[in-house]
Amino acid sequence: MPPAPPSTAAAAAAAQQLESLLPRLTTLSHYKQFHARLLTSGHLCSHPPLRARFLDRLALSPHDTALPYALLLLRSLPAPATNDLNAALRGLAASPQPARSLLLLAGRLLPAPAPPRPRLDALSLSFALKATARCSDALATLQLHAILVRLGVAADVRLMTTLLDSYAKCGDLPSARKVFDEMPVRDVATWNALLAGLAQGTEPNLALVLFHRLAGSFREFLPREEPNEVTIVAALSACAQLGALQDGLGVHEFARKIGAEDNVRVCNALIDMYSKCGSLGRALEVFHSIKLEDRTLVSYNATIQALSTHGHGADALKLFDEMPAWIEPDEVTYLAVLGGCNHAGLVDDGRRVFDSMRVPPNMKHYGTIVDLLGRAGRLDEAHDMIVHMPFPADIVLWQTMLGAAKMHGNVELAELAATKLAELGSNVDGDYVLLSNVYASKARWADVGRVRDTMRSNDVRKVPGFSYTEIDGVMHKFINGDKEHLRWREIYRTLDDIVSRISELGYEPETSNVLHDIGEEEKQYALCYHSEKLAIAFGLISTPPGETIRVIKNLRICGDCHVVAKLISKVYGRVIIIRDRARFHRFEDGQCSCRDYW
DNA sequence: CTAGGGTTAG
Repeated sequence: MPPAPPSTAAAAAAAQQLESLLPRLTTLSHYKQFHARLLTSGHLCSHPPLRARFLDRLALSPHDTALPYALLLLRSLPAPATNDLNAALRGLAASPQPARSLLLLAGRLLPAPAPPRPRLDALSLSFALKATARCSDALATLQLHAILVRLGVAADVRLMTTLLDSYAKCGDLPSARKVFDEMPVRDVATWNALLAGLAQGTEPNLALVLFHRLAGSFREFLPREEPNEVTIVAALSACAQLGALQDGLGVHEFARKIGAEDNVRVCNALIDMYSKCGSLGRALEVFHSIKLEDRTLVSYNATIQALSTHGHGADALKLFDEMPAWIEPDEVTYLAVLGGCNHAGLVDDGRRVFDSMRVPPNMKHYGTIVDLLGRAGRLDEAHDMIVHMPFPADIVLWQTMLGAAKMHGNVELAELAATKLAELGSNVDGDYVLLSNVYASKARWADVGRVRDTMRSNDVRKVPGFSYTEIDGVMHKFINGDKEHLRWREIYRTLDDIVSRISELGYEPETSNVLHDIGEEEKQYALCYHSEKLAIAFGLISTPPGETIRVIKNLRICGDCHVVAKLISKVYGRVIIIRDRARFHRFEDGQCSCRDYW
């Protein structure tokens, strides 16, 4: 039996003293010593709040064995309190296996018959909702929603905001929206959760509408609903995704207005927004405006990424090397640097960075290095990478390998990649087109026909290509060959004009990127009205001469459009900036910033 | 007093 505390006053003092030690526990040994003192002093049973705070810290501490230790302790308690359970729920929700906190919530990790399970409160559900958000489990979120209503805690603003956030992170935006609409009381965090959910989900445009409502009349909102720096970051994220520079500039202005422009996280979001809107210069300006000691890992990552996607690989490497010693590069840093080397054709630098990585490479790192080696023609080295990876290659990696094999006309590797892709269940048109083109380049027409037959029988998924461009703050969207735009006749006439003028410089349509199952003329038609060409043509007729044309495309730019954009930049004296799926291309005077290597 | 919303990624 542990000795009972001598008197209540003395016990309270002792508890106070222990309490003050809590924030200073770091090593696992500290936690064990603290546990021992809780036991010998009797506080483990006599002072539940102290015990729960100890469990909370233990369950969140970064040591591998800390969380199992906390769970063991929880299970050994004769009468666990709600807060003991909550500490463990919180730790599990933040762990690499968040779903385990749902098991605990359901009582599955507690001893079976006795002791009595503690009752749940709003906090228990809050942690569980964090877990369902992290594993994108919309159904579990719904179940927790039901439990929360039954518990009678549905009026809790914080909990409902967490619920809203969880629905949004699980991709269920309608439910998130419904929670928002039904909340009688909201505050700025509620708005921010919805805004961020829309911005990072499928509705960045709606996010901006919401932001403008908040920002436009923000003095009329209740003080607790006034937009803050988190609102700004979420709105910037929407602008970045859309490539909406005018909106982004407006949000930046609003940040100045509410005095949030010096906030590091706002600056980080600004760097990303300016970069993705095609303004590397403004992105770098923001980065340099952050005081050296205020810069975070994300500041560096976002800026290195900006330099990389804009094709400035050497500068990305330089910034990487200049990172202060107290900031450790993480997997995102390496991905950005490797991407920079890839886009700039710095093969040996990329290989060197990859080999010197201080974190274990993941699938995306392998994807980048395979792309880098593959483009450079070092196909066997790229294939070796895949073979010696510590995990099996995924679809994107084999698509990368297939692209490299096509580029260098390697039939064996192309067939291998295509086989793997079929095994992994990929069924997109691009894969077939690449394989077919490898065969076509070797005049293996029977194989070309076989690929085409497979396509027919497999009901191939075609990813529609689209592009858009912002004119006076309004987005104009184009799909391949569409005539939806009000001014489509002018646009097509302009394209005819373009083709005839650049033909004088020797332009011929490069049709090898179109599948060989249609006639030559049709191929030319399919190419001629690619969405990025429509967007550029519209840019030409709706902006004054000499103004930069900015286009955003959802897929990678095709070889023919790349040639055409270069020629337009020369003939029409325009700078054209195209953001494609992977990077930026800046066309000026007949040249592209990617130096035709992408 | 222990709870909610945020930026970087092939």
